[in-house]
Amino acid sequence: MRKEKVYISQETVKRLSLYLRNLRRLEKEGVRVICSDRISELLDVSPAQFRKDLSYFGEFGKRGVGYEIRRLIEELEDILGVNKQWKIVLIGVGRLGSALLRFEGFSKFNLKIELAFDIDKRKIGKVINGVKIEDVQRLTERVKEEGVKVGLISTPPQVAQEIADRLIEGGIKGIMNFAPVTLKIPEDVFITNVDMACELERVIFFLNNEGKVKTDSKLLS
Amino acid sequence: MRKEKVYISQETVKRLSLYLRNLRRLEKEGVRVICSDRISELLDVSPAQFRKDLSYFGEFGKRGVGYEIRRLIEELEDILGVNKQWKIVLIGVGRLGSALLRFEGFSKFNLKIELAFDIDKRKIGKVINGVKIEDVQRLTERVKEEGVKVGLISTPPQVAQEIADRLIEGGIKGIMNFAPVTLKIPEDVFITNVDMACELERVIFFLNNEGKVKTDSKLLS
DNA sequence: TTTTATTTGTTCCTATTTTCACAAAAAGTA
DNA sequence: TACTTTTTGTGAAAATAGGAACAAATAAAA
Ligand SMILES: NC(=O)c1ccc[n+]([C@@H]2O[C@H](COP(=O)([O-])OP(=O)(O)OC[C@H]3O[C@@H](n4cnc5c(N)ncnc54)[C@H](O)[C@@H]3O)[C@@H](O)[C@H]2O)c1
Ligand SMILES: NC(=O)c1ccc[n+]([C@@H]2O[C@H](COP(=O)([O-])OP(=O)(O)OC[C@H]3O[C@@H](n4cnc5c(N)ncnc54)[C@H](O)[C@@H]3O)[C@@H](O)[C@H]2O)c1
Repeated sequence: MRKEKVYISQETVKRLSLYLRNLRRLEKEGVRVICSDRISELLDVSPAQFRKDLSYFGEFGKRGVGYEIRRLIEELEDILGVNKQWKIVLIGVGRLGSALLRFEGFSKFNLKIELAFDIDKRKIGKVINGVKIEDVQRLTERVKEEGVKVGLISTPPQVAQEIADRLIEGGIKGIMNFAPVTLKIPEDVFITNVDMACELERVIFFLNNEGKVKTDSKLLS
Repeated sequence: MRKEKVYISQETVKRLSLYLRNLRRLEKEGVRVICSDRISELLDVSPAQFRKDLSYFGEFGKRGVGYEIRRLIEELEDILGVNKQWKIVLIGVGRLGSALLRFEGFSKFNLKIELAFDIDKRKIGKVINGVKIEDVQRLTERVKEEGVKVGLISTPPQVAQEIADRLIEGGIKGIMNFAPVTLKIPEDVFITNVDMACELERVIFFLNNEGKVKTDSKLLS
């Protein structure tokens, strides 16, 4: 039964996305039905966690049987919203940006980078993966025009705040930021920072404290 | 006073890394001393959180004054282990891998990719950013030889598990994985998954549930 | 039909994380 | 020196998240 008011944590959302990807993989392998115990073996998530994550949104399984994969994929796509088309804009077509632009992992599933901007005259006009790189000068205007709602920032950190401001002015409501800066954004805009340097330093921290570490996620100092 | 036995959460470690980066930036701007309230304005972390994170490792501030930035930078570098040299190996020099290889954000601070491997004959032998791309066939052997302890996996997901196994056989103790798969690794190896597709879907989830969203990290369904 | 096997959905409990709030410390001021 | 202001470090409280455990549901077996 659907709940009246439930707060979904960001950790849950991350896991939903993880479930979806792996269910798709399983379906491709010909699996039709799966139970939470099997999911748990595959991913690093407890069976109870899997069931609980889903329970926030409804009842998708059959007791004594498990989950019909096709059905669950569709439910998850609906929950996450990836069954709809979302226009994405990329700003900063440098080394990382052009990797993102060429990456099929997004576009495979309705998440397609449709606009790209850079400040570098040599890049403007070039077409990568079917997307023409435009002048960042026209960013706000073009974002409004196209009704884009999601932005990926892969510019140098120095200009990332300015880019974010202009995206938001253009109506962007969700940002994935790769620049190593903490951006100031209004409450109604969602941001996720992909911070590779932090991630790498986390690995280093673990190594540096080897022997003193207790579990996979804890350290004993 | 240093604690006998304290467990440090991964969230704390991420924040330590964030603090370090921003303290470096502040120092460059000429700031000498900072208090937790100012840090809190700059980053998206409460002053109490900042103080508590640091308190797990010692007392670095001065009451009524704040934290001497130089001192704190050095303490954090020591805590994270980034004051030591760490050899890093990259596997899969494709679009993402070559961006990583060329990225100065890591190498600036003792985190240097020193070995790179690929399976593609056209890439093997090429030099990027001073690093010669080697044949992945010799991966385990070379990792042992060089005593590398950290590995970045940016190969296609299909081969990521195999690469991880060979890295671990070679003595790797920390992995940053960019391939969208859940890798099976032994307890004593640390792994962090940089999962951009999940992150992007998290943004989409927020947009898809707009209006029903309560706070920056919670959703009302 | 009854019994046995599974496996979900959910409640309740436990553990972890964050925030609060304040004594203790430092430095300036009178 | 005594008083004021500021800000840390931290124990206690509040908020969150995770996990165990079990009734309810389903299907298969007897
Ligand atoms: N390369 C990596 O592997 C990597 C890893 C982690 C984080 N990052 C971060 O991602 C961002 C991009 O990194 P990169 O290595 O691709 O850098 P890059 O220099 O290769 O690319 C940056 C691009 O942004 C463009 N640009 C600069 N100012 C601009 C502006 N005002 N408007 C629009 N475009 C502008 C540049 O012309 C360039 O094409 C940086 O913030 C970096 O710290 C990169
Ligand atoms: N490009 C992106 O922006 C992006 C974003 C998110 C995730 N990823 C993930 O990162 C990984 C790399 O992506 P990419 O876009 O760079 O792909 P890519 O195809 O450009 O690069 C993959 C590289 O790995 C090499 N490779 C293949 N098999 C190998 C093996 N057995 N041993 C060593 N090297 C091998 C290939 O030769 C190639 O150079 C993928 O798993 C992808 O899903 C990429």
